[in-house]
Amino acid sequence: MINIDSFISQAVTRSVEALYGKLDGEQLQIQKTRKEFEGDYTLVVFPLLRRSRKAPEATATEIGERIVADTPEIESFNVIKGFLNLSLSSAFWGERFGEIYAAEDFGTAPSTGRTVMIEYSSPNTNKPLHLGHIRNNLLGYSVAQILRANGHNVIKVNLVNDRGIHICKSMLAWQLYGGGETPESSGMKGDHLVGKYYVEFDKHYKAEIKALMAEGKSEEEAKKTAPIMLGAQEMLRKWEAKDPEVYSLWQTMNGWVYDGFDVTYKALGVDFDKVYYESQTYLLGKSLVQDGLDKGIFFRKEDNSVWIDLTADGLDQKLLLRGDGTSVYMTQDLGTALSRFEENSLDDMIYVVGNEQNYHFQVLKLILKKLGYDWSDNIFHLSYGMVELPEGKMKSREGTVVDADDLIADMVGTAREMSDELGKLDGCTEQEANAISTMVGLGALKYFILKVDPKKTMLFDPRESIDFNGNTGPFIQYTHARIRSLLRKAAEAGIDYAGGTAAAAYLPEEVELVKSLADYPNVVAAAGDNFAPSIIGAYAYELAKSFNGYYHDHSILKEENTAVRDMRLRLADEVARVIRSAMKLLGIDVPERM
RNA sequence: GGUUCCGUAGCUCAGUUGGAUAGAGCAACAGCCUUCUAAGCUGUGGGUCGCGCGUUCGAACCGCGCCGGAAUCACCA
Repeated sequence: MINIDSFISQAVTRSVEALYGKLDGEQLQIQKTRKEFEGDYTLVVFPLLRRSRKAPEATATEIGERIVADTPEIESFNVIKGFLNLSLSSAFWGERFGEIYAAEDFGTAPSTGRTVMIEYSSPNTNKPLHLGHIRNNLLGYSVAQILRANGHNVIKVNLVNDRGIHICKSMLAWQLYGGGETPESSGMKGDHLVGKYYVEFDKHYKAEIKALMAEGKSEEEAKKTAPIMLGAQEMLRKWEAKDPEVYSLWQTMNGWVYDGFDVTYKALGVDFDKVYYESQTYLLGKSLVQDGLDKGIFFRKEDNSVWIDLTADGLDQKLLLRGDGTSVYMTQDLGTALSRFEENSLDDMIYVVGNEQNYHFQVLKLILKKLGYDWSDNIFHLSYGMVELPEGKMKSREGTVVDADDLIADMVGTAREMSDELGKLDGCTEQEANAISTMVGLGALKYFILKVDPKKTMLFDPRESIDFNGNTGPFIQYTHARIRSLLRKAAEAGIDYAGGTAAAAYLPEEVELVKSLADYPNVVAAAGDNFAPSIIGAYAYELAKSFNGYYHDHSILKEENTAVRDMRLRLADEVARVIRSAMKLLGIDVPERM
C-alpha cells in the first residue's frame, strides 16, 4: 500500500533537486491543498527562493513544470502567489481506493512492541460517579482504543481509592443512622446508598459544629472536636489496626459500591484489564524514601519527617514521609509507579487525571527523575479540564452535581422520546427500540464530551448535548445507518457492488471521498501521538458530513452505467466502515438503522 | 506571590513541526420531502483570533510584556 504523503514528498524532492541541486537536510514544505483551491497537495516555495533566485510565481511554475514532466501520477499544477498546487490523476486515486477497499485492517497500525499502561477512572468509594468521572472514563477508554489501534500493547487499569477518612464517614453514618439498610432492602444502587450516608455524615457534622459554636467554641475548635468527626477518625485507626468488625463493615460497604460502579461502567461501555486498590498499595514507596535519603536527594527535619526541596526547580518543598513514619499520597504514587514499570516492563505510563493535579504530577515526574529513573520522561499526565454547567461549577454542597447514572438514563430517555416522535422506531420490536435509544442517547453524550479538547474546561449544556443536528454523535450514527440502508436496498435489488472497477473513480465526487478515506490512518496516528480523541471525532464528523452531501446527490435508482454504480456502492460501503471504526475508537456504538 | 493551563463569530467548539480569503455546528433568515431514512440537504448574514511589542517574505500559531479567567502551591487523596 502506497503512502501518499511520502510518495508526493519523494516526487517533489526528486524534481526540486534536479533543478536546484541536493537539498542537504532541508525539509520541503508540502501540505494538503486547502479546499477552496484546485489541487491535492501544495508546495510552499518561499523557502526555495534563495536557491532559484527568481520571483515566487516563476519559481513555482518552474518546479511545477518539472514535476509534471518527471512524475506521471501528477497530471497538472497551478500557481497562486508562492503556492504550487499539484493535482494527482484520478487513476492514481482510483488505485488508492482499490488498496483501501482491499485492506482488512485499514486504519490500524502494525504492532510497535511498546507496552503502555493507562490509568483512568480512579473513583473514591464513598459516593457515586458524576459528570466529571464521565469525562475521565470516556477519555481514558478512547485513548486506550486509539493507542491500541496504533499498534501498542495497552493495559487499562483503575486505581480505586477504597481507604481513608471519606469511606469511614459513610460507614459511621450508616452505623449510626442506617438502621441496617442494604441495597437489597432499600432497592438503591449500592454506590448511591453509600453516597447517601456520606451526605448524612456531613449533615450531622454540620449540626454538631453549629451546636458546639453555640456553646461558645470557635469554629476551628468545633470542627476538630465534633463527636461524629472524632468517631470517624477513631474508625480509621481501627481500620488501620485491622479491627475485625470495622474491617468487615468496610468490605461490605465497598462491595456495595463496586456493584454500583460496575453497572455504571457497563452502561458507559468502559472496562479495565486490572484494578488496583489503594488499601493494597498505600504502603508502597517507603523504600524509595530511604533510597532518596541515602542519595542525599531528600532530607529529614527535626520532627523526623522527610522532605524534598524543589525550590531550585521553581516549585516548593514537598513532604514525603510524616514525622510518625506514615506515608502520604506522593509517596505511594512514587512506589506505585516504580512497581508498575518494573512488573510490566512498561514503556509508557499514562495517567488520566483532572487538571487540579497538574502540580502533583509535575512533582512526581521530577522526583523520579532525580532518583535516577529515566522512565520518568515516559510518564504522561493526560490532564483534563473541569466540566461546568450553564449555571456554573458543580458543587456537591449545593446539590448541583450531575449524577452519572441519572444523566445516562436521561440521555437514553430523551433519545427514546425523540425517536418515537419522529417515527424512527416504527416497526421495531421493543428490544430493538431500546437498543437503538441506548446507542443514540449514549452516542450523543460520548461525542459531546469527546469532541472537546481534553485540557479545556468545557461547558455541559444538557439541552445541547442531546441535540441530534449538526456536529453530534447521532448525526454520524444517522449517516452510517443511511449508508447501511442504501447497501441493503442495493442488495435487495440484486445489485452486486463488489465487482466495480477503479476506473469509475474518474467521477469527481468519488475522488473527493477517496481523498478523505486516504487521510484515515494519519488521523489515527496523529490522535495517538497527542492524545486528542477530539481529532477522531472531528474526522468522523467531516466524513459523515461529506457523505451526507454526496448521498443526497445520488440515487441507486438513477440510470447509470454499471461500473459507476458499483463504484459508488463500494464507496458507500467503505465510508460506512471508516465511520464505524472511528466511532469504535471513541467507544461510540453505531446502529444499523435509526 | 510561584507553577501550570485557558482566552477564536451572539452561544458551543475546530484550527500549532508558522503559510493562501481564519472554519463548523447552534441560534437568525431564505429555499428543498409523490424517488433510496428531512435526526437530512442548499444558500445568506455574522470576526480588532483578549491587548501591545518583537522575530519572519509571511503570525490565531513562535518570543517578551500586559489584561481577563481557571486550577494548584496541605503532615488530604
